[in-house]
Amino acid sequence: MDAFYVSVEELEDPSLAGKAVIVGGDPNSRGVVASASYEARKFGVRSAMPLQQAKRRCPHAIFIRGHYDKYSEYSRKIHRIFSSFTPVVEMVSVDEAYLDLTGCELLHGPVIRAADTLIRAVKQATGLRCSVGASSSHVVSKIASDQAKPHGLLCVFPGCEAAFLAPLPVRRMPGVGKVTERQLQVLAIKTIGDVQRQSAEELERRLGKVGAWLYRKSFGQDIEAYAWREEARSVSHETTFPVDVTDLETIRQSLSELSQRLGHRLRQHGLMARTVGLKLRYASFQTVSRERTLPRPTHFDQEIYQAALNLLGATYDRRQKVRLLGVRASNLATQARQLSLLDEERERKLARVLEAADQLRGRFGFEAVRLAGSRIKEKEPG
DNA sequence: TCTGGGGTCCTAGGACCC
DNA sequence: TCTGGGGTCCTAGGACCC
Repeated sequence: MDAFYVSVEELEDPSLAGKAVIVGGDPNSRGVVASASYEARKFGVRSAMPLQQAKRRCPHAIFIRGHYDKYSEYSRKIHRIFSSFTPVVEMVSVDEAYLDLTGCELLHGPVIRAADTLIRAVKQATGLRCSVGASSSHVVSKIASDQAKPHGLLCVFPGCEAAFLAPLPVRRMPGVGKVTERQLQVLAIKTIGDVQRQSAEELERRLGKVGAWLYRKSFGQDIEAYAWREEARSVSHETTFPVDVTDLETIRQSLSELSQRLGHRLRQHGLMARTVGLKLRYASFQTVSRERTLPRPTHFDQEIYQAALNLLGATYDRRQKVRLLGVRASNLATQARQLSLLDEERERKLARVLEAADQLRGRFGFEAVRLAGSRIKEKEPG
């Protein structure tokens, strides 16, 4: 999607159309730009830029806090449209997806026509603009769609992938950030074409997995579907204070609130966490994290808070001011049912029942007791 | 310039087990 | 006293993405 958050805001408030709009929050707060309109980008405003800096570059911009529920709502809408085109849709974020159109020619015609139809369908159904990159590879399609923005379509035909990528700076490759870019620069690698000319072994030796991965992708070799993981690996909440704090009571209160939000989300998703983590960012921006694996998984606010508090006690250097505080749950296990207060009572009863059962088994053998509905292996006939 | 909040994956060392 | 090979799990930090 093109300037997704800003475009949704424009739909909700048409008077914003064509203006410099920045989603992220109060320009005097310690936030960053989440999305900037093309008008604002003319002034050098980019996403992830501190809002204060954006304000200096574009003083007349309209700053909006952002309505993330709305964005999710529109995200579900576009997902439905994508799914009506092909069953194979890999939604990679709220505003980005890969569609596998293999075998869809009878339905949609050649790829260019299909992509054109898609762009129009999205516009018609939601009022939002998107861009499409079409090719045989994930990376190539992604970069092509970047190239096509805004509201464009770029098709790279089979066999042209490597040549399309070659002149581009390595930084354009998704997965190559500031650090990797610098490491590559040391090796005199500036463009994706430079990567193509390296030996795969040498690249892997110097950059590890990233090197091997980069080499293959530089030719656009990544046709296989992305591994789709349904369950989350971790859940977290964090907050940056408006001003750095040292007051322990403020920190504890904030930690308690974060723990409650975390517990709530775990229960909502029917998850239990075995590991609880704490994240501290000091005024110096130095960031430390600590985590502990609990004897048993939990989704209770109190237990999460207690664990986080213990970590805080063992970690916090009181000479420093705290900028950010975060709580994280990982090592997640799905839980068949959610525990209400009633369920807790039931669980206690169940525990007593199981204890009694174990005692009976001790006296009369394992098969003396079994759970209703469970099936213990039948004896062999004869 | 003064750096959000939500995630994923990788690396590397150490504990522990067989 | 000097010394294995394989495996898993835990922890801390960091790169990267949207």
